[in-house]
Amino acid sequence: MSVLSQLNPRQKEAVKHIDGPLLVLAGAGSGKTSVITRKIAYLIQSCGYSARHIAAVTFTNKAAKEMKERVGQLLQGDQSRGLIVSTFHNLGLNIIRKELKTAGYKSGFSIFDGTDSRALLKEILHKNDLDDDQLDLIQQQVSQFKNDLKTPSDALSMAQSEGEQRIAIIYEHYQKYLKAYNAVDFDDLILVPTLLFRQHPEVLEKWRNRIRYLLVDEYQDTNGCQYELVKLLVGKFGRFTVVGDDDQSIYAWRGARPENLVQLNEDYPNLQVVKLEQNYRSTGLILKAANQVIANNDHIYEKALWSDMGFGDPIRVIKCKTEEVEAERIATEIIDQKLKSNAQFLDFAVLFRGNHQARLIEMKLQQFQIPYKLSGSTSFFSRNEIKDIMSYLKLIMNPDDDTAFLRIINVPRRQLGAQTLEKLAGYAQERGVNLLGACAEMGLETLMPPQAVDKLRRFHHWIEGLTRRCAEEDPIATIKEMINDLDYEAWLHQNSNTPSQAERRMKNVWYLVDSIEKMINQAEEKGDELSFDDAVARLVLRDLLERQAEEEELDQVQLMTLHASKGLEFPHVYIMGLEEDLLPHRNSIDADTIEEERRLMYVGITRAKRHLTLTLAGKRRQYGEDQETSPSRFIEELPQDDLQYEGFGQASVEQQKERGSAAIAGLKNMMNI
DNA sequence: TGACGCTGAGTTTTT
DNA sequence: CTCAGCGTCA
Repeated sequence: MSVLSQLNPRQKEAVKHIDGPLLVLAGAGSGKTSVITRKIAYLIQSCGYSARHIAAVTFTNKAAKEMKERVGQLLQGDQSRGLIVSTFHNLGLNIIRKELKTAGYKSGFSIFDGTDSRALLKEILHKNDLDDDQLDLIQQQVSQFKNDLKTPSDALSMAQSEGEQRIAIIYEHYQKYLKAYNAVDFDDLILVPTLLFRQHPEVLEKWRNRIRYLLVDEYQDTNGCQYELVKLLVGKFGRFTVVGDDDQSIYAWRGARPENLVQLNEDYPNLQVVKLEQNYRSTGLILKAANQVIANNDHIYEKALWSDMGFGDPIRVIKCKTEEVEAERIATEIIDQKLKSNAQFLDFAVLFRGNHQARLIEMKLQQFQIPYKLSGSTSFFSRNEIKDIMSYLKLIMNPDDDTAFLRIINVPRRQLGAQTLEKLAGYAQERGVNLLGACAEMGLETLMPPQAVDKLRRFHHWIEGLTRRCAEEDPIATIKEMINDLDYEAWLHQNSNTPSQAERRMKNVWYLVDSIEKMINQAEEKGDELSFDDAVARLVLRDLLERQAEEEELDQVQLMTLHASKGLEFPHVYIMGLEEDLLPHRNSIDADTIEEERRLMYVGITRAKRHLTLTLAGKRRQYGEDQETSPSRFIEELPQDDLQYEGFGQASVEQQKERGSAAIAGLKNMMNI
């Protein structure tokens, strides 16, 4: 059976266009993953491409994983050998790995996550006697510089004001420290390969020869640097397919540039554009609602989603007295719906704008004993125990990582005081060595008491031993032994509020170790080789296998932010808090970024397959006092004829019965417009 | 080093 | 209101 057989004409067109650059505008639920995966299969089976010359790039590990699975179903055995399906960051990481010397890094380099970067920036600010009250802004700026391919000297020469100059200088320091620590941050994973390709044509040539066809998913989410990397890789022939949807661009606030969709037209005049407009997910009314809301935004490429799945049930808009009633209503609705539609809990999703909104609904779900899963809560990696162990791993692989050194030198307690460490740091700087290395130097005796020197030496010796054993013997066994040696469990018990908390945290630690072990074993089974530091790097990139898979199996109501819902679908969707200042959010109204809020609404609506319910509260407790709310403007933008209003005042019963044009007038009346 | 109290913020966060 | 983060004090 051909890989083309189950595709609609537009999808086929997208798959078969292989000679030049292709942009696929894929509306929500239009089968874009099918197009990408089938195109990969098509390139291999019908166009003579070898799998190892194809790369598909996504933004999330989850998407990459799904894509790998689906490609695997289309190809037999070794047909997919060498195929690259990875996130942008993982691809960047691999490029840096392979071009380590040219890129100017030493092996075992560390990857700083957002928290690490933040901490480093903070330290730099403090060292320069600057306030850290604008830390977030500065971090954002630095990230922006990198996304725009600006080096510190670029930033410095472009600075228009003293403030900008100051940020540029901080950026310069920041880069210097990263380099000294033999570390890269998340942005560098894209930036470093991009600059490398620019500066070393021979390296670029090598990679162009390796990746001869490139596919990019969620293209509207690329930033400037990512686009540049794509452009460099595909060269002037433009053998690529990018898939995106400007209406689902909800990460502009984080540097994503949906304009990149337009830019393609200019950069590749022979760009072919294919629109996927048939939606296979939602009923007609849901789709109509989505279309009508998003029609209020400006569009470069017009697009009209349609569905042949029938009209379906009307969309309900329920106004509740308070946020508490709203949460309770959703909980009871779910129980009700579940019985009526014979659905499972996992068929329901409750979506909201801000994480804090989860609290109330969580409470109510607990009250009604409804199982739920809250996604996006405190990340596994922000847990202290994980950061501790990760720091040990980082230091073992990268002696230059002073940040890791400082994090763990006293965890657990090694009786090394602030004074000793300060002296050590001063000495290290003087001698131009890293902190770990400084521990072994002879000059220490003149600076500090012999007990302190002894402790530092022992630590150094111990880490060195671990490094050696990780390289020469079994790294997993070494790490397990290390954790026991540390008596980390005792430390956790000492530093936890309850024994059960300590146990939970220890379980996290073992989970981390197991993940690394599994990752290595899994790679081995597939015949790949995954070194220990590869595995650790992938952990930093949040490529944690199995974890989600296990949890998704459970029959739980899905609770998440609208942002987190992108790419998912559910038979029954509740979007709560449809109020001005919440959705759209106050800050977005002020910042005049309503269009992005509208896209967020659009994403939310298009998650629903069959039932969509929008709720709002008449009163909401904000900063300690009850505030009257007004319904979101997005409600007015919906097709009023298809809505079933409830709770909008005394006329609501009539309204429900005689839906139609009167509803608009009725609603507006009620809202005093 | 830990506990306590003050202050200020309070969207979204794929990697 | 509620919680994190910080500084102070014992």
